[in-house]
Amino acid sequence: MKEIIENHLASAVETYIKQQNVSINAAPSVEIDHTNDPQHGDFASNIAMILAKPIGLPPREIANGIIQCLSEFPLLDKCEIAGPGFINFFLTKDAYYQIIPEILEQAKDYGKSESGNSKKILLEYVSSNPTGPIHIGHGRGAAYGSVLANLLSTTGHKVTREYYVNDYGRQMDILTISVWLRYLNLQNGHDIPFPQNAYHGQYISDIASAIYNKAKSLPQPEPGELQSIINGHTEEDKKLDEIIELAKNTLKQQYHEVVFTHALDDILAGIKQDLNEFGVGFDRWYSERSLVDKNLISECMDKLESTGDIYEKEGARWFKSTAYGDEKDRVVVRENGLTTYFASDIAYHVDKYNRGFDEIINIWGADHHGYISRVKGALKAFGKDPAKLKILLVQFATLYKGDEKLQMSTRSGDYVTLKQLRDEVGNDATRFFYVMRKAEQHLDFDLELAKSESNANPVYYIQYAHARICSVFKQMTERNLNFDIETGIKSLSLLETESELKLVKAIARYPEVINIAARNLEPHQLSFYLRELANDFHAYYNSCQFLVENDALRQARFCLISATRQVIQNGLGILGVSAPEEM
RNA sequence: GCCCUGGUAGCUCAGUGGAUAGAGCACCCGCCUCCUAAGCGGGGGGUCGUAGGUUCAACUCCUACCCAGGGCACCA
Repeated sequence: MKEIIENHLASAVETYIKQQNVSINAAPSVEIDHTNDPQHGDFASNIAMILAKPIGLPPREIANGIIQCLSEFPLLDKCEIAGPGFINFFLTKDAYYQIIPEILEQAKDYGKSESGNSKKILLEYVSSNPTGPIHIGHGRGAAYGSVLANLLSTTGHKVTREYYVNDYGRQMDILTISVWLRYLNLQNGHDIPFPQNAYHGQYISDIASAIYNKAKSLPQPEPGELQSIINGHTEEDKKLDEIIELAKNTLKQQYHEVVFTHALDDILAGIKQDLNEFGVGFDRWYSERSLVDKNLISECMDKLESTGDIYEKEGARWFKSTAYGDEKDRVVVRENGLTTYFASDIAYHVDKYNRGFDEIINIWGADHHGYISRVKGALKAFGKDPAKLKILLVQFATLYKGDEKLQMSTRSGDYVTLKQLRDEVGNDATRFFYVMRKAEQHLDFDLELAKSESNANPVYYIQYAHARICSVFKQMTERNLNFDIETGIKSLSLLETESELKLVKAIARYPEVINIAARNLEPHQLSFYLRELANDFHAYYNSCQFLVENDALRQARFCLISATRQVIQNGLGILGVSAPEEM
């Protein structure tokens, strides 16, 4: 509809300009917009105001001239000049009611489009370290990414969802010793010293007991060895380094591997299950270790060495990222010979590019923003186009319990897990809450409020609209009436109350909302839309009775609410929120 | 100091350069002999952080400044 009007308007503008006999350098793009106020019609164009200057006439006069040139076409009721020179288009009711049979016929496909042109997109999200369970801080990225994936698929993109598993490096060593030290408690029958910066969560002890139940006699350090390490340093990181050494020397590779693998597998399985239950899925779990095993990191480093992008300083190897727009150079190989996380990230991103995607999207926590320029810099060094990589920063969710701000730290074991949150407020409310506001906005998640007032959450408001429609259908069956779509569609012109018109306009807008939300990568647009749609329905519900005697009118109304139900289902489906039949 | 993100109603937040800046919560007033009141209708409430600039038109774009949160590792 929008395009039809735009085309008519464009040709009218063309005719008008010829009539005026003026030459305009750049032909202005003729566009129309939805209006916010029904008094301004359904669509409005600002073209007259844009032309005012080049033509040299008052906007209202130009608007009038354009309207004279506009050919009539069906479904257009009238157009008016308003305000400073807007041209407002008013559609006939039939123009809107046309959408109802379309929705009923397309059903689940209503709102889908091919605007993505099968573009291949790699979407990486969550990627939290496998050193502990998913907590509330990760939940937002999870919900946001999964809705984004749905939005992009719905609009005709080919999306690959990926989770980057940091199963390599120092953090894994710390995880391993954390488990090992807890294991030693069980072996010795009493608590042994535990460094402050190791992982403190209960799950560490649980993994340790699981290992202990299978193998009770892993090698032990000499008595007092641990204590002397812990007493020997004031710096926490030095303590960890020495314990890591001790663990490797004591357990040897064979048993070290046992503890490590057990810990990683256990935690990763938990993460997968958690996300799965939360409705967050992945097509691929990409292991950082696999980069090492396939020598991709060293290949990348060699390449950078050969192009002279790496130099030595203070015993370490540095990538010259300042040459590619970063504010300082970055270490890729440490003095101790180990590669840094950044080195892995270079290899990972180069591999992403080599896998042939049209667009690569990373969803990162806001604390990672400092990495953007160095990763893009590295890609430039490899001759890759950094514009293909879009990095979306999701601001952290700060958790409050009443007025008290809760800290989120995997190390200290001081956090609320995603599972706890889901158990308390439910999957639907949790998902909806996370994507309710735009990603760049800080999110204050008040646990008390979410728990105590979960009924005030808009998700229930939307679900309630769906449940009400289902309930009405149930009542219809109980009264031995049936839903006759054909009669209903023939009778749509009987729908003429204000609330009906408002509702049909709302459901007609849905495909456009999906497109905008996908294009701007803004799931919250859909949340807001669904709330408005539910409002329009509830208003309708209160102002009109659906189960009326008049068969034609009843069937028409059922067509409208059936279409509405479909749109709510489709929209909630994209958000990953259920559409219950009763509440 | 540098970088990122916010600053819009009492609170939490929407707002593709357009017309009188909008929701929810909270507050006040109405609405169930009728399809679920987890609902509907009405009302009060605003110098859109501040100051300039661009534009026919700025909450929206640009610059500077103020305030808040986050980030600036041979950690991941």
